[in-house]
Amino acid sequence: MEEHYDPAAVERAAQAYWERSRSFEVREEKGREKYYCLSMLPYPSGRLHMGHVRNYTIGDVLARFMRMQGRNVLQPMGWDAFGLPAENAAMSNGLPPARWTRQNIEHMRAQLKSLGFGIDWSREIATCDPSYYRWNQWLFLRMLEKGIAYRKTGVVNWDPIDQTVLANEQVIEGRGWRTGALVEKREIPTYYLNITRYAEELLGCLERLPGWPERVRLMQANWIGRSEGCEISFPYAPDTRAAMSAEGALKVFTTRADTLFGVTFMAIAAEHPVALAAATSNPGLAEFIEECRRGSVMEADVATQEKKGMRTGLHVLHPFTGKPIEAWVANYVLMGYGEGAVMGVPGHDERDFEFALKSSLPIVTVVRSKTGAYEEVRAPWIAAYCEHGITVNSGEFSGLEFQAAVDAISASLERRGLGKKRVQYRLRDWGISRQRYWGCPIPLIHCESCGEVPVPDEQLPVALPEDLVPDGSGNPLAKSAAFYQCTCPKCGGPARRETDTMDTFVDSSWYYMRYACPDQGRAMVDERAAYWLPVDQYIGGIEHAILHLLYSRFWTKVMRDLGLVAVDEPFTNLLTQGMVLNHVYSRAAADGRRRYFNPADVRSRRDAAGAEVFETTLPGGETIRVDYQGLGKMSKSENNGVDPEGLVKRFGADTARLFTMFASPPEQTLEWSDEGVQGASRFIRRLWSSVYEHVNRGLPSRLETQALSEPQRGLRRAAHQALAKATDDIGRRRNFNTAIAASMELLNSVGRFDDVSDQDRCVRHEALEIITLMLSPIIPHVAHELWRALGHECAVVDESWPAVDQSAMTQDSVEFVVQVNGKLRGRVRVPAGADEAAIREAALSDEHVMKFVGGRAAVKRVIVVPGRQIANVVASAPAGGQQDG
RNA sequence: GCGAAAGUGGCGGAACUGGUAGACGCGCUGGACUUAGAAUCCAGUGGGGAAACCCGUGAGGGUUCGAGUCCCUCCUUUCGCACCA
Repeated sequence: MEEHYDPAAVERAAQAYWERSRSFEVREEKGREKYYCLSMLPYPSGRLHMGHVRNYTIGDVLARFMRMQGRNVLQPMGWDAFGLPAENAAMSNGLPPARWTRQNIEHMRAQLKSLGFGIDWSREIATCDPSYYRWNQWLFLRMLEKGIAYRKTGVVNWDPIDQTVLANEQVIEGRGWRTGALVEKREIPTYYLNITRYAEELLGCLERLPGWPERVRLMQANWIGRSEGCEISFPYAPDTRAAMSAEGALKVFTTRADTLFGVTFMAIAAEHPVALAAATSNPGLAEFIEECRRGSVMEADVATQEKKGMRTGLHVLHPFTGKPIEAWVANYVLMGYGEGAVMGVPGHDERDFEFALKSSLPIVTVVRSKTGAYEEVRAPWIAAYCEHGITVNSGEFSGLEFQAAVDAISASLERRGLGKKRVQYRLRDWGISRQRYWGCPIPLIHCESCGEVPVPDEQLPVALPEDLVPDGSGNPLAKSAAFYQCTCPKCGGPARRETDTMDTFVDSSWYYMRYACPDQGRAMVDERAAYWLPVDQYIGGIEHAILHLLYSRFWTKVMRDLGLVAVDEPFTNLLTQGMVLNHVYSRAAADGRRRYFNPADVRSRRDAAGAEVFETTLPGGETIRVDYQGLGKMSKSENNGVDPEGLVKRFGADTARLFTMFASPPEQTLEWSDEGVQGASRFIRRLWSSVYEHVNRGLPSRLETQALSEPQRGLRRAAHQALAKATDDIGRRRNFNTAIAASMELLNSVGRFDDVSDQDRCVRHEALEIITLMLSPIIPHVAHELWRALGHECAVVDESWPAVDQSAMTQDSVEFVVQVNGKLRGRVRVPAGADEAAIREAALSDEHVMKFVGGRAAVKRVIVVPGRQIANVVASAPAGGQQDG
């Protein structure tokens, strides 16, 4: 081996070896335990960022570790290649999204290869390839047949100047990002997937996913939001009947049927038919409804906006008392959720309470507090008002506990046909239509005479033309006659092709199945998927905790019900990695806009007063002060990204991998640190020279474990303890940082160890081998070379994970920590296996301990915890032995 | 607003099951080598104190022989909220 570590040469050699030996190309092997290790596929934005490096390093470490444990490991990679950024890029550079995307894929694939990930590239897929997305279309048609896919209207952000639909991200403070126009809500026809049909199963199966982080399961459960309640009809009063020109009732859903007698108003959505009917003869109301239609469709915006309402003048009748109740239009009631109407019970609901105070509506107390927190509801609001209690002022239903009241009221309503118990979900159906070009075409044809006609299977895929360039004013497909002009498959007459494309979450809902059989041209998946599924370990960002993961689970269940796959759940274990952060430096320009400076270009120094100041040098040579803004997610907008390519060039892929694994545990955020990167690089060089100096003196003979000296046994013990820790840290805890720390500690022990005899060198040799194997999943290129240098024919990538020698870890005596009343006061050494009485005796014989106890008479009890090697002496005298000693 | 998480030295983090707080790394200080050092090696490094010791895990309470870890209240930060991926 070379005396000095040259990352470029080492990485070239190792990568060439893996390529030549096809080390990572795997096949289904019946009888061999498989391990499917999957990282979320990247969007081909052009360049890898540190978030990718972190994600794929975690996956690669696990994949290589499991391979060393003897598993048949699949680690594939592909491209989430449809989406908005390609269209945005097209608008600024005029390049068709297809060309831009494929160029990006080329570059990013090379970047991934340079990092040495053990990926089976023969299975690579790109979601923009017709051979992939034809199966999106095929499954969509199956869903249409089963009624899982259907059409209704949906609300979108509309830019009135560009005449185009905007994504939420394109709405900035209520205005279109390009035009600055106030965004409006608009209803358009949309295709939905009936995910709510699976709500119960999606919720129930969460309990059977113990390999998922608890918080992700909680977030999904809350997102699905199952609630048991009651659907109640409030019949139209004569005025509403007249306005609607029909009989009818206003339907609401409530979990608090026990408060039905406290209803003093009804709140309905601006788009509700009753609201629209009232507005025809009420210009003020029409204007208010128009106001509600403005603004964004984002839930966070709706929830934080000021609660406003206006009376309709129309009434409905209370189902029991028959008293008229006025309907109000309220901006916090959404048409898309539930029935688009809620009953207003200001006495026992905080939002209704606020609304009633503002609009001077009456507040009625219909629940008596069980804790006596209140007698009568009056301002200000206290939390106890919405607690369950005993019904009062509720006619025949007074004096009942919560559940009894709900049961009695809903039973009575049901008898009279005015309501029933029902389960409601917060989860809404998945709208998949996008009025965009760069996505998977929805395979439908609209015919004047036949209506909506599915594209026949044999005409799939509906290919997306790849030469169009969007200009920001709507979907180019809708302007491309070559695309939309077609003949109706049913009647053969002229027809128009659907020009909406699918949400890109469709693409990513099943790509992991396709990796099993990417070359299958006749079916979506084949029997190879049965071998590889489910994914054993999935790794990706926490930001996907709800949507992508829920959609994938749904898609899997649909495919299962169609008999395409056998699994209920796609991902057995989930690891959600944290974000990569870096410092943010900026300077406010004269116009108030902030300009951001990359941390690599910022220097720190002390000013005359000793305070730390930050400076950067402009291209013109001028040095200016910049403001430190703390840590932020690496992003283009804050100009605080670190380019992985430069990092690999300067330090090598192994340093990049080691640093990202060492700086923090995978689930937490990772703070970038140039000094930390240098520390990682330094450690690799130290390891390199340790091995170099060792093998340079020739390889030692065989280790004889039976006749070792005390120092030899000490190093062996350290080596096997470190190995045991790393095995557990990587295999069970997924804490790579502590596994690396254990390796560093072991290398420190190796450095302190003097070798004079051949057996000394054998012990050192074993320790170096253990470090090399332990670190090989993390720094595979360096390990490849060191393993060869340590005298092995077999490449380290094909070696097994070493076994811990339990006998190496035994000790003759153990140290116990002795506390007095919980404070550390001494340490005693006892023979290994000493019983509790002996440990107690040793503890009480310690002079320093006794000083704090204040004599044996003061000892009340002694608690010995053998597994923790700690003993606590509980003494009656106060700790702090001065007065006794 | 709703939902979810996280707060430990100068910094990243460790302490896994309620049992020695600060492993490992960075930075800093001192020393060695060197013409030189942003290279390498050695030693020290939570705060206070001469020491004995005392104090320390966002704040305040509680449970326990013992709390960074469990419970309650509060503060701060981050993530998600359905058309970014």
